[in-house]
Amino acid sequence: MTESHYDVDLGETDTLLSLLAENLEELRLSAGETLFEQDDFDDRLFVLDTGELEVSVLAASGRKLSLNRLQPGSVFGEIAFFDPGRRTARIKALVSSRLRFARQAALLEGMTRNPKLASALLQLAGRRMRWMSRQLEDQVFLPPESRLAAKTLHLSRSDSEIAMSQAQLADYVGVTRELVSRILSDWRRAGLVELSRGRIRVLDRSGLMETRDSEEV
Amino acid sequence: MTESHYDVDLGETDTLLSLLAENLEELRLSAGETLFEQDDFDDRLFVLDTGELEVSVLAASGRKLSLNRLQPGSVFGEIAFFDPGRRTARIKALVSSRLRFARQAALLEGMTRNPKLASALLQLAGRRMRWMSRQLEDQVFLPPESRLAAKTLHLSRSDSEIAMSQAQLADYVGVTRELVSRILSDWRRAGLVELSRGRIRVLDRSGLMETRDSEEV
DNA sequence: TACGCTCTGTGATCCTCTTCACAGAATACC
DNA sequence: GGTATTCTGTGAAGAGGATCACAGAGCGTA
Repeated sequence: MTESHYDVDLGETDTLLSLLAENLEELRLSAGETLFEQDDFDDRLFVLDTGELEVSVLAASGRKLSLNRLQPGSVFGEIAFFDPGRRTARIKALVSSRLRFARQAALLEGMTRNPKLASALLQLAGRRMRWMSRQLEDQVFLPPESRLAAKTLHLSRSDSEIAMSQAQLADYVGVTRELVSRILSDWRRAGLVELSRGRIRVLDRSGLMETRDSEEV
Repeated sequence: MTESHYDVDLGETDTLLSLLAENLEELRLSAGETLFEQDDFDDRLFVLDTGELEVSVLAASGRKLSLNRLQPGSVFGEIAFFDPGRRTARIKALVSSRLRFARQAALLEGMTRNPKLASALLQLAGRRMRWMSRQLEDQVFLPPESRLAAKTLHLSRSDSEIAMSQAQLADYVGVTRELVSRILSDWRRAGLVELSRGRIRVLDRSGLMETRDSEEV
């Protein structure tokens, strides 16, 4: 199984961005600031220009599942934009970030003038659904070690070093901090990664891919 | 937590259907027939007119997760329609069924003529994403008994009797047949359901709702 | 430099679900 | 009607994570 099968590409948004451009307003977030909470009412569609954002969902119990880290160029917030209602996730700035956004009314109007915008948005929706579908499959079918391998590979796709505590990583995988620690220690002993406080350096990507694929339940 | 919070409504498709109507071709499936397999290439968008279909995803190991049973009026197949590529799930007819479908090219053309069609499709996408988001949350945050309660309530929403073996139900919840059997037996002893071979009759919906909500991890 | 906080590693125990096994009941089919 | 098949219920054993507990290491900061 190739890596691209796992990394659904949400980055080819140039066409979409140029189509959106005229409808966008600007916005800045400082590090740690929350853009919106799960269950907020808000129908804006966003584009991240600079910085990094975290997408997460929260259980009533307070438990948190981190879904993704958004990089510049990402378009997000489609669910409540396409189907007005509550937000299904929380978006929080990991660092100071600059974004732009469009309101629903503006875009509906833009779509009537330019049908290409509509089909670009539909394709965006299709890609996001593919990505969500894979998240669900992974969560159901992959054991914790494979999920951890998948997330580690994903998070290190642009840089072999991941700046994240093991506790944060555990929130991505949906397991306890202790289990992440044990698995990472095994990987360190196997020469797959190098560990230090708050950092994981990936040494052997293909080894991790094997780990990810070899243990399907 | 209300039940409607759980049952994302995908049924309000009258507007969409009337907009689609002119672009549709007909199709029939006999009981047990597969419309398409996961990973097939196919870019059609479907509407179910009569019958019942099962949506499921399969792991490489052969394990299966059932996602939904589609009822007449349901529109489905959006992912590969909006973002051409492989199917993310398998669709199989549970009984003899009649459906209609549109090809991507036909609809893109239809959208340029009628912008309302585009926004109806976007809303459909938004609703489907909401539904997927909830599936993922439930899978991660709810323990097996709560998930079973949620699925049982969902499957019995139009008829208090569910015609399904415990093994099939287990495929919906993502646990073993034995665990489903044990939980259902507990529920029977508590007066929540009535059990017979291949059937589950729900006696106490609010009791099941409590079960669903009371055990979040 | 000393103190305090956060992060990491790991043992021990508990708990839940899976796996395996099997028996009895219901249904389908000769 | 009798036999085979499928479904259900349940016990017993096993595995894999969660939880609890704690110690040491790294880092910020007073």
